[in-house]
Amino acid sequence: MPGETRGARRCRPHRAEWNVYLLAGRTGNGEFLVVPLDSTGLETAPARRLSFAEFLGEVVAAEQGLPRWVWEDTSRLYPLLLAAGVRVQRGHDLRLCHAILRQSALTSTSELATAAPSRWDSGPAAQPEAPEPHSTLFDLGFADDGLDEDPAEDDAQAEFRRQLTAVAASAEPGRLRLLLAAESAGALIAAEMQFAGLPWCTEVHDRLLTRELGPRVAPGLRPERLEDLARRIRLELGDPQVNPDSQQDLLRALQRAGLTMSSTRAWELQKLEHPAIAPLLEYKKLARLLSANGWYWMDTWIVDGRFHPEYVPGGVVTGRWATRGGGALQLPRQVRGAVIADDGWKLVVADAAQLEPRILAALSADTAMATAGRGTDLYAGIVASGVVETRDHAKVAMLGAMYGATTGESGRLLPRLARAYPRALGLTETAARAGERGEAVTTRLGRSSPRPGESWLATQAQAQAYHPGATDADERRARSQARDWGRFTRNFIVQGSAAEWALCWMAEIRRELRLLQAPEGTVPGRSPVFTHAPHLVFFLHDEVIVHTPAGLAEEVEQIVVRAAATAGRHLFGDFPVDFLLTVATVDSYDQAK
DNA sequence: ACTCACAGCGCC
DNA sequence: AGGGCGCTGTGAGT
Repeated sequence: MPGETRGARRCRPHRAEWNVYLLAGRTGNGEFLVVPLDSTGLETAPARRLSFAEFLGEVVAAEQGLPRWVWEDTSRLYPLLLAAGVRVQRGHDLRLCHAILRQSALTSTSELATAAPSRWDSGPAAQPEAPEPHSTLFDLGFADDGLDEDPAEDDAQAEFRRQLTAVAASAEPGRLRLLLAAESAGALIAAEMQFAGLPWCTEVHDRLLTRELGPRVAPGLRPERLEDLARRIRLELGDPQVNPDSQQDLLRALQRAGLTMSSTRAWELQKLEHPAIAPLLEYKKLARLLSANGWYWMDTWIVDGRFHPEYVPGGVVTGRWATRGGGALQLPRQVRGAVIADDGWKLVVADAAQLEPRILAALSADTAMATAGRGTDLYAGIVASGVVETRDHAKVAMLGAMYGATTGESGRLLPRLARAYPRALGLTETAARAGERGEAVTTRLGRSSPRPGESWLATQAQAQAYHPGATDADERRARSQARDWGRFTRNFIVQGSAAEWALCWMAEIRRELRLLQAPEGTVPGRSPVFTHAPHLVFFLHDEVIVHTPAGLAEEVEQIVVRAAATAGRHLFGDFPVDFLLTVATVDSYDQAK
């Protein structure tokens, strides 16, 4: 467990914590049921049934008092508000928070965690009904908004109270409160970023594709460059039929050409000497660009100069976000040049440098490792401390420690790292051993890893000594499986805590951005709700992009940097670890880094 | 026609 | 014996 007790003071009480509104759901005839609550989840006034217009008015009026809006599912409700021009500052997402508390080791004895599965356990955000990626944004009809009709009226309130009770009774209520607030803020941000979209210039994208692939052709046809390469591949392999898009076909052709290989992976091809290899590698690269981010992708996902991916907070077990559609978390560097700020605007691109090692240093209170990263590149700091010779060695060794490498260069360097940073490496080892035993591990703020499934446990039990049926093969399989789970928990604790830091970072950026006003005259044509002022438009695990009027870019940079330090304090109190950022104000995404 | 697993590769 | 993902195309199954 990462749980040293330092930093307890980071848990500041939130202003206006008593001011809570519950949206209990919608009634059969489409009314919104709103209940004012106090901080223990008890009603302070009778529930009211409001039309959507009345509800919007209520939200706008109530926002003056910085309330926390409690509702079942931000991803379903908040887009309705955004489309109507209404933003909220604080939320509590019952579905996301339930998932955390259900699983957390810190609340394992709570009523919430011990109850039978209920509708609150229905898993990640429900799929949008509409197949059109943008319909939830622009064609909001109330008939299919996905909000529950006629829920048990007190159900949401009861769930909220169960959550409050579980947190209050836990050993770390402050951390959990912060986690739930951060997760909920993330849900608001996710909806806002989807709404705003990432500025995307289709002309630049098209030029880029044409330069690489040749002019656009009808779907199903190969663009010129790909066709040329396919021809060369067939020529060099002496096989006029081979289809380079088919692994099986390709593998057989390569073997017939005398190459011994078991797959067609690029890194395996690279090791071989054959005139077909170079065009084949080039073909794979370009075919990937065409299929993943080509013209079809552009037509599907770019609407009105904006890329609107759906972010899925809590979509990954570690607490990282996932996305649905568009592959937003895998935007290849090749196409980032098409991410371009509006006229008179800039992109502030910020990325947390060596985030996970810094998180590990803080989690384990490894002062030596934290010192290596103070005010400098952490890997360079490790080299400067004489632990290893090169930055690359430092990086490979650190990644090995966090991912569980045992062989190769990383495995060889690990002992040196362990001597220099025994606390940090001790924490990853402890997390791995817990996983190998089938136990859960818990992040800094209280998100616990899932327990292994039935078949995992059965395999382990089967291989226990003295089990009459156990064979050598069973034991090997069990050990290998145990180590796999150990690598998962080893990484979980670092990746999950880093995800928490990132949520706090973004929430803080968002909070401060709200206070900035766009200068007069910089408002472009599109200014629904909040997109006329600096706003977050992209998030990628340890990196954010803010779209801002050029005149405010410097202030935005300061906000982003300040927010990183604040996030560090929220998670780790006074522990002296730096969270360094690489920040750049640019016109297009590819100019950063 | 539709679903599914897999290979492969993009991102962190 | 390297953690977490999403997406595409292929090819096998229904």
